Amino acid sequence: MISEKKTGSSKVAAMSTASIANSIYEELERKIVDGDLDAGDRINENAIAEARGISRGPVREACRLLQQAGLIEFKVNRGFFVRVIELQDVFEIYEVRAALFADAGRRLAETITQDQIDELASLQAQMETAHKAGDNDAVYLLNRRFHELTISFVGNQRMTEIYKSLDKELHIWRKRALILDSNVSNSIEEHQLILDALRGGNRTVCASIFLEHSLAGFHRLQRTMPEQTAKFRRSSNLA
Amino acid sequence: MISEKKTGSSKVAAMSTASIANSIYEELERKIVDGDLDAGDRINENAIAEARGISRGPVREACRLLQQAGLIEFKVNRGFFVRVIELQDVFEIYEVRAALFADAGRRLAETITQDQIDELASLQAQMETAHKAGDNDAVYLLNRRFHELTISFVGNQRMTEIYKSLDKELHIWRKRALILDSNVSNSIEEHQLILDALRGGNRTVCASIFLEHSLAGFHRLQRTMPEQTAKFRRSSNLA
DNA sequence: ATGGCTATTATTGTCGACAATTCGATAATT
DNA sequence: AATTATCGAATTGTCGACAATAATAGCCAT
Repeated sequence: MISEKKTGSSKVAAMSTASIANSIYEELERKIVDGDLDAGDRINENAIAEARGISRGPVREACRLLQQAGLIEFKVNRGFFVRVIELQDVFEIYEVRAALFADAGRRLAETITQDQIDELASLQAQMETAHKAGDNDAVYLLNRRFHELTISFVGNQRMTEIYKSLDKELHIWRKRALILDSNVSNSIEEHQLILDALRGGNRTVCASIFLEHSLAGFHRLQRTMPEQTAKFRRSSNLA
Repeated sequence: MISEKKTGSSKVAAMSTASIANSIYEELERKIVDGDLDAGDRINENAIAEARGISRGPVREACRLLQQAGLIEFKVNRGFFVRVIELQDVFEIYEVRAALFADAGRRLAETITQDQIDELASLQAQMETAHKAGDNDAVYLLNRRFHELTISFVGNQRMTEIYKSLDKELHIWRKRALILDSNVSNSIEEHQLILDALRGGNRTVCASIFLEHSLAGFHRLQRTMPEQTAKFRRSSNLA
């Protein structure tokens, strides 16, 4: 019997979540999020398959997952392309993200525990350290973690997932636009306000502080590129 | 030349969005949403492929789309299964949906046009008619359209999409749980409040009215099955 | 040169086949 | 009788091949 166990060629495992499609999915997602693949790039099924010694089937399945996740686009008879995130998309994402974050604030006002606040405060301290050390990349990462952790404390998994997926798209765009939010000191100050508001425990105050902070990044963006964002301003009351 | 133009075998069209995978996707989605496929059911790739005279490749691609859309689950070496929506999911979805709807209300307070209000009022009138005629199914459908149309008026496509996808899941569940919200008259009254609030144009008022209405369905649900929802109540401040 | 037409190549769309795994039923063992 | 082992059928996982379509390069006439 023994059967050689040679799924594919050099495939040892594909064990955990398994199925080649899933690992290809994760790999491509990472490449897109990290910027190894640029917006608009075509996904060459053959190249990916051959490079890994597998066939195109699993690659296409992975692409369908990425398609529905919104990271790539599909054009009949043309293939899959890394999605181009327009400024309009960024605008919309900021809006939805802000709505969710504000709601998180309102709920957390009455449900957050001392341990959770401490955890956030710890992240905040790390951010201050990183900021003083001038490590903007670290600050950027810690900032994202602060938001994610905050919203995760609401205990609504769906809300967290949606928030994360929106943030992922925003991250890709920031990377592309080379806007890694240099104005980090504001962000740190605002986080302090968030912590204070959470300690206060007032729903309305929290909601409003959270909303304000969530929009602050967008406001800075507007200041950075006023000509592009101008046309959107009238169509909304974000600013 | 001429080339016969006979993609596949008896394939006439699949022309518009084309690609068999896409049409299978739509077909399965409809079946799941309509309840032709029950939660927990296994998706038999062979059966689907054979019934349509195609191969399993496109079927699997369609399943990957449905998987990422959250309508079906994937288990390695076991296949795809129609997702089972637990009460916990329902609870979470209501929460997120309410957050989005409340935000929509806040924004619409200052941006909605007279034409848009008229459109909503027209739907509202149809609902009243259907209600008087005792056509609860029609009321249910009109109710969903009322909400979708409302949120679409914000002009944020992403927000609309997310809302719709959440509502879709909720719809499946309602169908399964046979809770088609018999208490429709409340809903109609609340819509009147929404229209009034929109005409008033006050952000805070709109946000609060929208939030309240969005939670009303959940409150009714809680009354219907208090024992199941009780355990969730403490973990949140939805009620 | 250059603009359009044709041949060539690259890539996607779909298929059918086979290996690997799981599921179900029957038989064997305690 | 209950549990386990075993075999066979059903189903999934992946592959390689070929047809259809799009992209590219070469050619010709102007």
